[in-house]
Amino acid sequence: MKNVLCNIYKKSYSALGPQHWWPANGPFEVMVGAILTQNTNWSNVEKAIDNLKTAQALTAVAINTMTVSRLAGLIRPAGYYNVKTKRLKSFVDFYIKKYGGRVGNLKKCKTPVLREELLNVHGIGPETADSILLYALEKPVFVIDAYTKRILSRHGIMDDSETYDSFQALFQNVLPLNVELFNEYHALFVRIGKEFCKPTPSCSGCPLSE
DNA sequence: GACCAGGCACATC
DNA sequence: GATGTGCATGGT
Repeated sequence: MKNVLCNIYKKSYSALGPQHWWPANGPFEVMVGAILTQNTNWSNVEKAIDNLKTAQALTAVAINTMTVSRLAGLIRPAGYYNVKTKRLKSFVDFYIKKYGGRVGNLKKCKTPVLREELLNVHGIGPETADSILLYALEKPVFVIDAYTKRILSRHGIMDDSETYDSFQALFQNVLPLNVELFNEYHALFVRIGKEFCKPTPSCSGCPLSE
């Protein structure tokens, strides 16, 4: 299995090169983006983040103190804005109360402990928690998403119906626990999923089918 | 107009 | 524990 996963990475990387993820500036912006991008195209998330920036509201304190209706209005382009308003509020409440709103305090925490805490925040599930851990806090956890599942299942490596944790274990049990590797690997999965491994199978031009 | 997009919580069986 | 449903905008 190690060779299979290594070959997928090598083929993807040599064909597409580094993806320079996460496409956001600074850890807090990454964490907000991780929530806003749930089941949503990134270009819509960018509009919402731009709105927050323009309103000088891309800080934990600003989001924490802002009214619900104002926040919802700003993040509207990201879709599900009522749901996501609640989720952002829950996250910053946790972030401020438990960690003083400081990224450094989050980083000091042991990864498995912090992951459990994040999962207990309303609106943060496994993918969002792991995106925060890897892309904002630089912890070596492998992020699984719809693209990852689709690519692996279409290549007969793992059944689509398997759980998030079993997909994650596949990578973490076999690959070195390396932040740069996990960062790049997941970013390449997203790129391949978007461009080649679409819901309606075509596979034409995909570096993995060469 | 249909389909899709870096999910998650909640209800129901 | 498995399965279904609501949430919503914007690009193709």
